[in-house]
Amino acid sequence: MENELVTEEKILQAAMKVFTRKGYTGARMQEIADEAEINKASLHYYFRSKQLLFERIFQSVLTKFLGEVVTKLDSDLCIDDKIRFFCENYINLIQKNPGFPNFILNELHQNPQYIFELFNKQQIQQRIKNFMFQYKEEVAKGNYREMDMRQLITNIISLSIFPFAARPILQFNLDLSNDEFYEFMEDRKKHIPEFILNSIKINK
Amino acid sequence: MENELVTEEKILQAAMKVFTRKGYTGARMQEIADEAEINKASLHYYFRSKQLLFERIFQSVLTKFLGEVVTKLDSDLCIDDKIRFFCENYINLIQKNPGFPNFILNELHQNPQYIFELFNKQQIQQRIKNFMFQYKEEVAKGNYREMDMRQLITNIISLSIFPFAARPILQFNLDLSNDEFYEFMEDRKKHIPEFILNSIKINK
DNA sequence: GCTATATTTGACCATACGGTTAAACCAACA
DNA sequence: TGTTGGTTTAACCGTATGGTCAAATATAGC
Repeated sequence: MENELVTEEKILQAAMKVFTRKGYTGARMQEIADEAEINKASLHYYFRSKQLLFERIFQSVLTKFLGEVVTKLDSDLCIDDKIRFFCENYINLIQKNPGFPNFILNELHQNPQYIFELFNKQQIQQRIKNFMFQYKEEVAKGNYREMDMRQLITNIISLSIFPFAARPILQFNLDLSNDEFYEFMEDRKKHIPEFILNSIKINK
Repeated sequence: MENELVTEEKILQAAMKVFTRKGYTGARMQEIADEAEINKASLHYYFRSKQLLFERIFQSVLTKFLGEVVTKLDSDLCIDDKIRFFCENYINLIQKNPGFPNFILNELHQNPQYIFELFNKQQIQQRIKNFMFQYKEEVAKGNYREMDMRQLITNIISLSIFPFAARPILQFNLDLSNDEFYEFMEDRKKHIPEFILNSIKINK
C-alpha cells in the first residue's frame, strides 16, 4: 500500500522520540501513538509488541551512533587528524541527537548481551586494532609517547561523549545557560584534540 | 520501638539496590519489599509512597557521590595532587558502588530542577571556583598552560566516571573480562592524572 | 461499481502496579 | 492479666498499561 511507508515512518520517528526520552520502562505505547497521531492498535498492527518496536529503535539508534563516525576511522588519515575527526564528528552527531547517549548507556545496562551482535556488525574491534597498530608505528618513529592504547581510546570516547550524558550537572555547576552550553561544546571540538595531542605527542 | 531502625534500614538498603539497578520507572515496590524481606504494605507504612522513598534514596546516593570526594578538594594540596586525589578516590568510590553513575545520569535527566538544591548543599560551585583560582595562580607562575578551566574540569570528571557508565561497551570492544576491567580501572587511577598532567604542565 | 485486501479504529480484556484498609500481632506497662 | 500503641500482614481497590478483536473504512484491481 502507498501509505504504509508513511505511517510506519511516522511511528518509528515517534517511537524514537519517546523511547530516547523515557527509556523502555518509562515509555508508554499510548504516548507513542499520540506522538505519531495514530491509534494505539495501529502500533501493534505494524510492530507486534512494545519489545519488538523497542528493539527496532534501539538497533537503529545504535547503528547511527556507532556507524557514521566509526566507519571513517580506518581511513588513511594521520593519528592527529583521526582524533580531530572523531571528536568533531561525534560531537556533531550528538548535538543533532542529544538523547542518544543516555538512552544507550541506560538500556545497555539492562540488556547487555544481545547488543553485542550489533557491535560486531560495525566491526568496531577490528577498527580499534587498526588504529592501535597505526599508533604503535608512530611510537616506533618517536613521534608519540608509548602508552596503553586501551586507555587512550577510552579517553577519546570519554571526553567526547560524557559531557552530553552529564549535561544538566555540568550546566548547573559550571553555570552555563543552554546557549552557553552549546558554545562550550563547540569550543570542545577543538579543545579535546588539542588536550589529547598535547599529552601524547613528543615535541622534538 | 527497637525494631524500627532495623526494618527502616533494611528497606533503605533494598530500595537502593533496586532503584540503582532498575531506575525509578523500572523499580517495583513489590521487588523492594521482597529484597527487604518484608510485606509490601510495610513499605508504605515507613515511606508513604514510591516517590518519597525514591527521593530519599536519590538524595542519599547523590550525597555519597558528590560529598565524600568533592569535599576534600579545597584542601591545601597542590594542583597535581588534587587531580591525583580526585581521580583515585572517585574511581575507588564507584568501584564500591558501580550502579551509581548510570542511576544518577538517568534520573537526573528526568528530574533536573529539584536536584539542583542537593548540589547547592555541597557547595560544588564554590569549590570549583577555588580550584580555578588556584590554577590561575599557577598559570601566572608559568607552571601550567593557560586554558578554559571549565574544559579542564569537564575532562577530569569525564575521564574518571565515563568508563563506568559505558562499562559493557568498553569491555566488549576492548575485549576485557570482568577481572581485566577491574585491572584496567586500577591502572586508570594512575593513568588519568599522568595523562592530564602531561597535557597541562609546562616543562621548563 | 464490485470484490478482495490492507489499514484504521473504538471497545474491550487481563494483568500489573501503587496504594489502602482493617484485622492481627506483639511488646511494654499498669 | 488487660490495655495501649506501635508494627506487620493478607486481602482488597482503582487505575494504568500492553495487548486483542471485530467491525468499519479505505484502497486497488477488475
